[in-house]
Amino acid sequence: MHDVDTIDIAILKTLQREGRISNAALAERVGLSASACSRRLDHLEKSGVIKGYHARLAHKALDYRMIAIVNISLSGQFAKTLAEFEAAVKLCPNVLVCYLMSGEYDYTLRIAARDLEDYERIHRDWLSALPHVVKINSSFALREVIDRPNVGLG
Amino acid sequence: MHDVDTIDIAILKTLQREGRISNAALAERVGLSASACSRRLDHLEKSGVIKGYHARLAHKALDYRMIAIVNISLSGQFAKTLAEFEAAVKLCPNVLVCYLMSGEYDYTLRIAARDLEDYERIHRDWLSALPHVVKINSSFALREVIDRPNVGLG
DNA sequence: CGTGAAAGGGTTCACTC
DNA sequence: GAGTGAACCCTTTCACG
Repeated sequence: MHDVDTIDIAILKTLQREGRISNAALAERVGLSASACSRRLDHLEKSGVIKGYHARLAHKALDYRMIAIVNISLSGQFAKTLAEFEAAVKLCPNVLVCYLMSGEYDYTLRIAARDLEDYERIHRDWLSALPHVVKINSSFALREVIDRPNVGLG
Repeated sequence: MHDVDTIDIAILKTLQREGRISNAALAERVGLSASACSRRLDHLEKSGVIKGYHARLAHKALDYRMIAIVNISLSGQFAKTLAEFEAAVKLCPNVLVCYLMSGEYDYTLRIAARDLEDYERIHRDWLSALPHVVKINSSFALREVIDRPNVGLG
Protein backbone atom coordinates (compact mmCIF):
# COMPACT_ATOMS: atom_id res chain seq x y z
CA MET A 1 0.00 0.00 0.00
CA HIS A 2 2.67 2.49 1.05
CA ASP A 3 5.85 2.48 3.04
CA VAL A 4 5.31 4.01 6.44
CA ASP A 5 8.49 5.14 8.18
CA THR A 6 9.15 6.47 11.68
CA ILE A 7 8.18 10.04 10.86
CA ASP A 8 4.96 8.86 9.20
CA ILE A 9 4.14 6.95 12.37
CA ALA A 10 4.70 10.10 14.40
CA ILE A 11 2.37 11.99 12.06
CA LEU A 12 -0.30 9.29 12.35
CA LYS A 13 -0.03 9.12 16.13
CA THR A 14 -0.51 12.86 16.36
CA LEU A 15 -3.46 12.94 13.99
CA GLN A 16 -5.16 10.08 15.86
CA ARG A 17 -5.27 12.25 18.94
CA GLU A 18 -5.58 15.70 17.37
CA GLY A 19 -7.23 15.35 14.02
CA ARG A 20 -7.65 19.07 13.53
CA ILE A 21 -4.12 20.15 14.38
CA SER A 22 -2.71 22.62 11.88
CA ASN A 23 -0.06 21.46 9.46
CA ALA A 24 2.39 23.95 10.95
CA ALA A 25 1.94 22.59 14.49
CA LEU A 26 2.07 19.02 13.21
CA ALA A 27 5.33 19.74 11.40
CA GLU A 28 6.86 21.11 14.58
CA ARG A 29 5.76 18.04 16.60
CA VAL A 30 7.40 15.62 14.24
CA GLY A 31 10.44 17.75 13.52
CA LEU A 32 9.81 18.65 9.90
CA SER A 33 9.36 21.84 7.96
CA ALA A 34 5.79 22.73 7.10
CA SER A 35 6.23 21.97 3.45
CA ALA A 36 7.78 18.55 4.00
CA CYS A 37 5.04 17.68 6.46
CA SER A 38 2.33 18.79 4.06
CA ARG A 39 3.72 16.56 1.34
CA ARG A 40 3.86 13.53 3.62
CA LEU A 41 0.34 14.13 4.84
CA ASP A 42 -0.91 14.40 1.29
CA HIS A 43 0.78 11.12 0.49
CA LEU A 44 -0.70 9.35 3.53
CA GLU A 45 -4.18 10.51 2.60
CA LYS A 46 -3.94 9.65 -1.09
CA SER A 47 -2.43 6.21 -0.48
CA GLY A 48 -5.33 5.31 1.82
CA VAL A 49 -3.45 4.98 5.10
CA ILE A 50 -5.59 7.82 6.45
CA LYS A 51 -9.19 7.00 5.62
CA GLY A 52 -10.74 10.18 6.97
CA TYR A 53 -11.07 12.60 9.84
CA HIS A 54 -14.00 12.67 12.22
CA ALA A 55 -15.26 14.67 15.13
CA ARG A 56 -16.01 12.48 18.13
CA LEU A 57 -19.24 13.66 19.71
CA ALA A 58 -20.52 13.23 23.25
CA HIS A 59 -23.43 10.85 22.81
CA LYS A 60 -24.68 12.03 26.15
CA ALA A 61 -24.75 15.65 25.06
CA LEU A 62 -26.90 14.59 22.15
CA ASP A 63 -29.17 12.66 24.51
CA TYR A 64 -27.94 9.23 23.54
CA ARG A 65 -27.32 7.75 26.94
CA MET A 66 -27.48 4.04 26.19
CA ILE A 67 -25.18 1.70 24.36
CA ALA A 68 -26.44 -1.82 23.66
CA ILE A 69 -24.44 -4.75 22.35
CA VAL A 70 -26.69 -6.97 20.29
CA ASN A 71 -25.86 -10.42 18.96
CA ILE A 72 -27.95 -11.74 16.11
CA SER A 73 -28.24 -15.09 14.39
CA LEU A 74 -29.79 -15.60 10.98
CA SER A 75 -31.67 -18.55 9.54
CA GLY A 76 -28.76 -19.41 7.24
CA GLN A 77 -25.45 -18.16 5.88
CA PHE A 78 -26.26 -17.99 2.19
CA ALA A 79 -24.77 -14.94 0.49
CA LYS A 80 -28.24 -13.66 -0.38
CA THR A 81 -29.43 -13.97 3.23
CA LEU A 82 -26.41 -12.05 4.52
CA ALA A 83 -26.70 -9.37 1.84
CA GLU A 84 -30.38 -8.76 2.57
CA PHE A 85 -29.77 -8.54 6.29
CA GLU A 86 -26.84 -6.17 5.85
CA ALA A 87 -28.70 -3.89 3.47
CA ALA A 88 -31.49 -3.58 6.03
CA VAL A 89 -29.23 -3.03 9.01
CA LYS A 90 -27.39 -0.22 7.23
CA LEU A 91 -30.62 1.77 7.16
CA CYS A 92 -30.87 1.96 10.94
CA PRO A 93 -29.11 5.15 12.10
CA ASN A 94 -28.75 3.84 15.65
CA VAL A 95 -26.35 1.10 14.59
CA LEU A 96 -22.82 2.31 15.24
CA VAL A 97 -20.96 -0.89 14.49
CA CYS A 98 -21.85 -4.16 12.82
CA TYR A 99 -19.52 -7.11 12.26
CA LEU A 100 -20.09 -10.43 10.63
CA MET A 101 -18.68 -12.86 13.17
CA SER A 102 -17.37 -16.33 13.66
CA GLY A 103 -18.86 -18.29 16.53
CA GLU A 104 -22.26 -18.69 18.10
CA TYR A 105 -23.89 -15.59 16.58
CA ASP A 106 -23.64 -14.35 13.00
CA TYR A 107 -23.51 -10.62 13.74
CA THR A 108 -22.48 -8.34 16.59
CA LEU A 109 -23.95 -4.82 16.64
CA ARG A 110 -23.29 -1.79 18.79
CA ILE A 111 -26.39 0.35 19.07
CA ALA A 112 -26.94 3.84 20.51
CA ALA A 113 -30.30 4.72 22.05
CA ARG A 114 -31.63 7.68 23.99
CA ASP A 115 -33.02 5.61 26.84
CA LEU A 116 -34.56 2.24 27.58
CA GLU A 117 -37.85 3.22 25.97
CA ASP A 118 -36.02 4.31 22.84
CA TYR A 119 -34.12 1.03 22.82
CA GLU A 120 -37.36 -0.88 23.13
CA ARG A 121 -38.65 0.95 20.04
CA ILE A 122 -35.45 0.21 18.09
CA HIS A 123 -35.61 -3.43 19.12
CA ARG A 124 -39.22 -3.75 18.08
CA ASP A 125 -39.26 -1.63 14.90
CA TRP A 126 -35.76 -2.29 13.57
CA LEU A 127 -34.02 -5.31 15.01
CA SER A 128 -36.96 -7.69 15.14
CA ALA A 129 -37.97 -6.53 11.67
CA LEU A 130 -34.62 -7.33 10.06
CA PRO A 131 -34.89 -10.13 7.51
CA HIS A 132 -33.86 -13.73 8.35
CA VAL A 133 -33.30 -13.04 12.06
CA VAL A 134 -33.92 -16.07 14.25
CA LYS A 135 -32.20 -15.08 17.51
CA ILE A 136 -31.43 -11.79 19.23
CA ASN A 137 -29.45 -11.32 22.41
CA SER A 138 -29.06 -7.81 23.90
CA SER A 139 -26.93 -6.56 26.73
CA PHE A 140 -26.30 -3.03 27.90
CA ALA A 141 -23.23 -0.99 28.65
CA LEU A 142 -23.16 0.29 32.20
CA ARG A 143 -20.07 2.39 31.64
CA GLU A 144 -17.55 3.15 28.93
CA VAL A 145 -14.06 2.19 30.08
CA ILE A 146 -12.14 2.65 26.84
CA ASP A 147 -13.14 4.06 23.46
CA ARG A 148 -10.12 4.57 21.22
CA PRO A 149 -10.53 5.49 17.60
CA ASN A 150 -7.57 3.39 16.53
CA VAL A 151 -5.07 0.85 17.68
CA GLY A 152 -2.19 2.40 19.64
CA LEU A 153 0.85 2.75 17.42
CA GLY A 154 4.39 1.86 18.50
CA MET B 1 -25.03 20.42 29.07
CA HIS B 2 -25.64 22.87 26.23
CA ASP B 3 -28.42 23.81 23.89
CA VAL B 4 -27.85 22.42 20.42
CA ASP B 5 -29.95 24.02 17.68
CA THR B 6 -30.46 23.18 14.01
CA ILE B 7 -27.34 24.97 12.83
CA ASP B 8 -25.25 23.25 15.50
CA ILE B 9 -26.58 19.92 14.26
CA ALA B 10 -25.54 20.84 10.73
CA ILE B 11 -22.07 21.71 11.99
CA LEU B 12 -21.80 18.43 13.89
CA LYS B 13 -23.00 16.36 10.95
CA THR B 14 -20.40 17.96 8.72
CA LEU B 15 -17.57 17.50 11.19
CA GLN B 16 -18.49 13.85 11.74
CA ARG B 17 -17.80 13.21 8.09
CA GLU B 18 -15.09 15.77 7.39
CA GLY B 19 -13.26 16.45 10.61
CA ARG B 20 -10.53 18.49 8.97
CA ILE B 21 -12.70 20.79 6.89
CA SER B 22 -11.66 24.43 7.16
CA ASN B 23 -13.79 26.79 9.17
CA ALA B 24 -14.43 28.87 6.07
CA ALA B 25 -15.80 25.90 4.11
CA LEU B 26 -17.79 24.73 7.12
CA ALA B 27 -19.35 28.19 7.45
CA GLU B 28 -20.42 28.11 3.83
CA ARG B 29 -21.98 24.64 4.22
CA VAL B 30 -24.13 25.68 7.12
CA GLY B 31 -24.90 29.16 5.84
CA LEU B 32 -23.00 31.26 8.34
CA SER B 33 -20.19 33.78 8.15
CA ALA B 34 -16.76 32.48 9.09
CA SER B 35 -16.67 34.33 12.38
CA ALA B 36 -20.11 33.16 13.52
CA CYS B 37 -19.20 29.61 12.61
CA SER B 38 -15.91 29.79 14.44
CA ARG B 39 -17.66 31.05 17.56
CA ARG B 40 -20.19 28.22 17.50
CA LEU B 41 -17.49 25.65 16.93
CA ASP B 42 -15.53 27.02 19.85
CA HIS B 43 -18.63 26.75 22.00
CA LEU B 44 -19.35 23.17 20.93
CA GLU B 45 -15.78 22.17 21.76
CA LYS B 46 -15.61 23.94 25.11
CA SER B 47 -19.00 22.67 26.28
CA GLY B 48 -17.93 19.09 25.58
CA VAL B 49 -20.35 18.25 22.79
CA ILE B 50 -17.33 17.69 20.55
CA LYS B 51 -14.92 15.47 22.47
CA GLY B 52 -12.14 15.48 19.92
CA TYR B 53 -11.06 15.01 16.33
CA HIS B 54 -9.36 11.90 15.07
CA ALA B 55 -7.82 10.54 11.93
CA ARG B 56 -9.31 7.19 10.99
CA LEU B 57 -6.50 4.95 9.87
CA ALA B 58 -6.60 1.90 7.68
CA HIS B 59 -5.89 -0.88 10.17
CA LYS B 60 -4.98 -3.04 7.23
CA ALA B 61 -2.41 -0.54 6.00
CA LEU B 62 -0.85 -0.72 9.44
CA ASP B 63 -1.00 -4.52 9.32
CA TYR B 64 -3.82 -4.92 11.80
CA ARG B 65 -6.05 -7.37 9.99
CA MET B 66 -7.99 -8.94 12.83
CA ILE B 67 -10.73 -7.68 15.10
CA ALA B 68 -11.72 -9.82 18.08
CA ILE B 69 -14.70 -9.35 20.38
CA VAL B 70 -13.82 -10.60 23.83
CA ASN B 71 -16.20 -11.08 26.74
CA ILE B 72 -14.71 -11.28 30.20
CA SER B 73 -16.11 -12.14 33.62
CA LEU B 74 -14.40 -11.26 36.89
CA SER B 75 -14.42 -13.03 40.21
CA GLY B 76 -16.60 -10.32 41.78
CA GLN B 77 -18.03 -6.86 41.23
CA PHE B 78 -16.43 -5.00 44.11
CA ALA B 79 -15.33 -1.50 43.18
CA LYS B 80 -11.71 -2.37 43.90
CA THR B 81 -11.87 -5.45 41.66
CA LEU B 82 -13.31 -3.45 38.78
CA ALA B 83 -10.83 -0.59 39.25
CA GLU B 84 -7.83 -2.92 39.23
CA PHE B 85 -9.07 -4.72 36.13
CA GLU B 86 -9.76 -1.47 34.31
CA ALA B 87 -6.40 0.05 35.18
CA ALA B 88 -4.70 -3.02 33.74
CA VAL B 89 -6.82 -3.20 30.59
CA LYS B 90 -6.09 0.44 29.78
CA LEU B 91 -2.42 -0.42 29.41
CA CYS B 92 -3.01 -2.80 26.51
CA PRO B 93 -2.70 -0.81 23.27
CA ASN B 94 -4.62 -3.42 21.28
CA VAL B 95 -7.85 -2.76 23.16
CA LEU B 96 -9.96 -0.41 21.07
CA VAL B 97 -13.13 -0.48 23.14
CA CYS B 98 -14.04 -1.70 26.61
CA TYR B 99 -17.45 -1.49 28.26
CA LEU B 100 -18.64 -2.55 31.67
CA MET B 101 -21.77 -4.53 30.88
CA SER B 102 -24.97 -5.86 32.31
CA GLY B 103 -25.72 -9.53 31.68
CA GLU B 104 -23.71 -12.70 31.54
CA TYR B 105 -20.25 -11.15 31.20
CA ASP B 106 -18.84 -8.17 33.08
CA TYR B 107 -16.86 -6.60 30.24
CA THR B 108 -16.96 -6.53 26.46
CA LEU B 109 -13.74 -5.61 24.62
CA ARG B 110 -12.93 -4.98 20.99
CA ILE B 111 -9.33 -5.88 20.22
CA ALA B 112 -7.17 -5.29 17.16
CA ALA B 113 -4.45 -7.79 16.26
CA ARG B 114 -2.12 -8.24 13.32
CA ASP B 115 -3.03 -11.88 12.75
CA LEU B 116 -4.05 -15.00 14.62
CA GLU B 117 -0.58 -15.49 16.02
CA ASP B 118 -0.54 -11.92 17.29
CA TYR B 119 -3.96 -12.46 18.85
CA GLU B 120 -2.72 -15.57 20.55
CA ARG B 121 0.10 -13.53 22.09
CA ILE B 122 -2.31 -10.81 23.24
CA HIS B 123 -4.62 -13.40 24.70
CA ARG B 124 -1.81 -15.09 26.57
CA ASP B 125 0.25 -12.08 27.68
CA TRP B 126 -2.48 -9.52 28.24
CA LEU B 127 -5.98 -10.89 28.58
CA SER B 128 -5.20 -13.97 30.64
CA ALA B 129 -2.90 -11.87 32.80
CA LEU B 130 -5.55 -9.29 33.70
CA PRO B 131 -6.40 -9.37 37.41
CA HIS B 132 -9.55 -11.09 38.70
CA VAL B 133 -10.46 -12.69 35.35
CA VAL B 134 -12.34 -15.96 35.68
CA LYS B 135 -13.83 -16.42 32.21
CA ILE B 136 -12.85 -15.29 28.71
CA ASN B 137 -14.85 -15.79 25.52
CA SER B 138 -13.38 -14.66 22.19
CA SER B 139 -14.94 -14.47 18.78
CA PHE B 140 -13.59 -12.97 15.59
CA ALA B 141 -14.89 -10.54 13.03
CA LEU B 142 -15.03 -12.03 9.55
CA ARG B 143 -16.01 -8.74 7.95
CA GLU B 144 -16.80 -5.18 8.95
CA VAL B 145 -20.33 -4.30 7.82
CA ILE B 146 -20.73 -0.91 9.53
CA ASP B 147 -18.29 1.26 11.45
CA ARG B 148 -19.70 4.70 12.09
CA PRO B 149 -17.88 7.12 14.34
CA ASN B 150 -21.13 8.43 15.78
CA VAL B 151 -24.85 7.97 15.87
CA GLY B 152 -26.56 9.35 12.75
CA LEU B 153 -27.97 12.77 13.49
CA GLY B 154 -31.43 13.85 12.33
C1' DC C 1 14.16 14.15 1.12
C1' DG C 2 14.71 18.60 2.87
C1' DT C 3 14.55 24.13 2.96
C1' DG C 4 12.91 28.82 2.41
C1' DA C 5 10.18 32.25 0.20
C1' DA C 6 6.00 34.04 -1.80
C1' DA C 7 1.06 34.09 -3.09
C1' DG C 8 -3.18 32.95 -1.86
C1' DG C 9 -6.45 31.75 1.45
C1' DG C 10 -8.01 31.04 6.41
C1' DT C 11 -8.68 32.52 11.22
C1' DT C 12 -9.60 35.74 14.63
C1' DC C 13 -10.11 40.09 16.44
C1' DA C 14 -12.76 44.50 17.53
C1' DC C 15 -16.70 46.64 16.14
C1' DT C 16 -21.41 47.00 14.57
C1' DC C 17 -26.33 45.96 14.13
C1' DG D 1 -27.30 36.11 18.52
C1' DA D 2 -24.96 37.47 13.36
C1' DG D 3 -21.95 40.11 9.81
C1' DT D 4 -17.78 43.06 8.20
C1' DG D 5 -13.15 44.26 7.50
C1' DA D 6 -8.31 44.07 8.65
C1' DA D 7 -4.30 42.09 10.65
C1' DC D 8 -2.13 38.11 11.25
C1' DC D 9 -1.14 33.29 10.61
C1' DC D 10 -1.23 29.06 7.88
C1' DT D 11 -1.03 26.23 3.70
C1' DT D 12 0.63 25.13 -0.57
C1' DT D 13 3.66 25.28 -4.24
C1' DC D 14 7.83 26.40 -6.35
C1' DA D 15 12.81 26.47 -7.33
C1' DC D 16 16.70 24.80 -5.39
C1' DG D 17 20.23 22.10 -2.31
